[in-house]
Amino acid sequence: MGILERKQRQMEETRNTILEQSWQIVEEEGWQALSIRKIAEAIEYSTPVVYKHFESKDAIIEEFTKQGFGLLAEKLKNAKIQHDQPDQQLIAISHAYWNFAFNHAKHYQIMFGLGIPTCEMIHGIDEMKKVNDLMLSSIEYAIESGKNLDADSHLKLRTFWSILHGLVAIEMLSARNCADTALQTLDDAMEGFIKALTT
Amino acid sequence: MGILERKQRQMEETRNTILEQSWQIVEEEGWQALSIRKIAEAIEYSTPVVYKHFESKDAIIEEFTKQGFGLLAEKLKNAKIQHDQPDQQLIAISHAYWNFAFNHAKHYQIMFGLGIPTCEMIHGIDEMKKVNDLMLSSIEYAIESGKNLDADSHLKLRTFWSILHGLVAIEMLSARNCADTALQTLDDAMEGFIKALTT
DNA sequence: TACTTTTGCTCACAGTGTTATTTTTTATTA
DNA sequence: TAATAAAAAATAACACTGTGAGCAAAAGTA
Repeated sequence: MGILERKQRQMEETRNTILEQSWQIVEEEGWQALSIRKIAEAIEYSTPVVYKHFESKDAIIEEFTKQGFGLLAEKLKNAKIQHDQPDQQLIAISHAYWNFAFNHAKHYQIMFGLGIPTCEMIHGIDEMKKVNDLMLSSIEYAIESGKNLDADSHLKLRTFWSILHGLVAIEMLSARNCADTALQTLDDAMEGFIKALTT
Repeated sequence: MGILERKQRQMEETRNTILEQSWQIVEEEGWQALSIRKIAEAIEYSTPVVYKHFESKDAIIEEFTKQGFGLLAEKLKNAKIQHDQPDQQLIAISHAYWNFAFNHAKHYQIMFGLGIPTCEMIHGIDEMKKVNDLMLSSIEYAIESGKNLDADSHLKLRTFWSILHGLVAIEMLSARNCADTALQTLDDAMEGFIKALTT
């Protein structure tokens, strides 16, 4: 009675095909272009068949999210175990993280729900420049007043903005409204930033 | 011949109504729920009328993006001018930024294309914990090896992750593939972080 | 071969952004 | 004021989307 096993196998096979074809669509046309109908066409089945394997479109995307985090964990681990010293480990991890984000940009995008909507338009918005200038002048002022006069203000601006956005994004995504620890994190990060900025 | 002026005025009026009603929909039901048809119903006109005022749905969203950055600039400025010292300015700016992000979460979300797709599901993914643990152990190791033994490793973990994600997100959104400065920013931020972690 | 189960398909519903066509309203001229 | 030209708005349609109900065909079982 290998008949059940065969069915199981076929089931898993089409499941994998769905995932593979979905990924191909995403890689070629982006997340917006991923649709059940397109998947169905790619696997050469009708649309309801897709629902036999995945409860919804979101379930498919969730699968990729898991894949992404799994892959990230792997990359970080590989980077980490090549160093003994903790600071070197952290730097290696940060580089591995960075590389993952851009080598697997499509994965990273769903993992953190990023850049789907208005990716091009953010560039070239006048109002953004105001924010930039505002931050920049304070940073330049801080550099002048400190002991690290060689610091690159534009570099520091990017760092400043990144830290802020990173905190906000992570906090919003984790969605556990624990305002206390969040603000603590903010001040902690700021302390480190300002210290590095002025000494 | 005030007839043209009146038309101009009416044009602007409905344009504002579109923006107002759109915003109400977004506030009440989120960005996903914003549709041209819903807007049309809200302003009590047919759908093509909306296209007389905005070229596309994206154009409407872009309007809110501009609004958002304008408002952010205002808030940051107000925070800044209340302090003379640069480090205090930066902290005030960071707090103002933080408050803006959460007091105007809907604005912030489109400004940085955040959280639209899979906001709830990110919580509770097993693979994510692996990444967490990996980073955490290195951070704990660094704290042990350093001089700042009282550092909160979980707090530092959040900071670490936030810095990384912030850098990536900002880099991806700005989309100017200037890999050199980006990596510089990364190392700069890491240097500051590690310094604060161990001293 | 006859029956049952499973599998996959067609069709439909309720949406979406966007646009061509037609109708209605408004303004201008005779 | 009535006829005509122009502008405005509505209807309807196109090409999509996710999702689900109901039916036909194939596969397995007796």
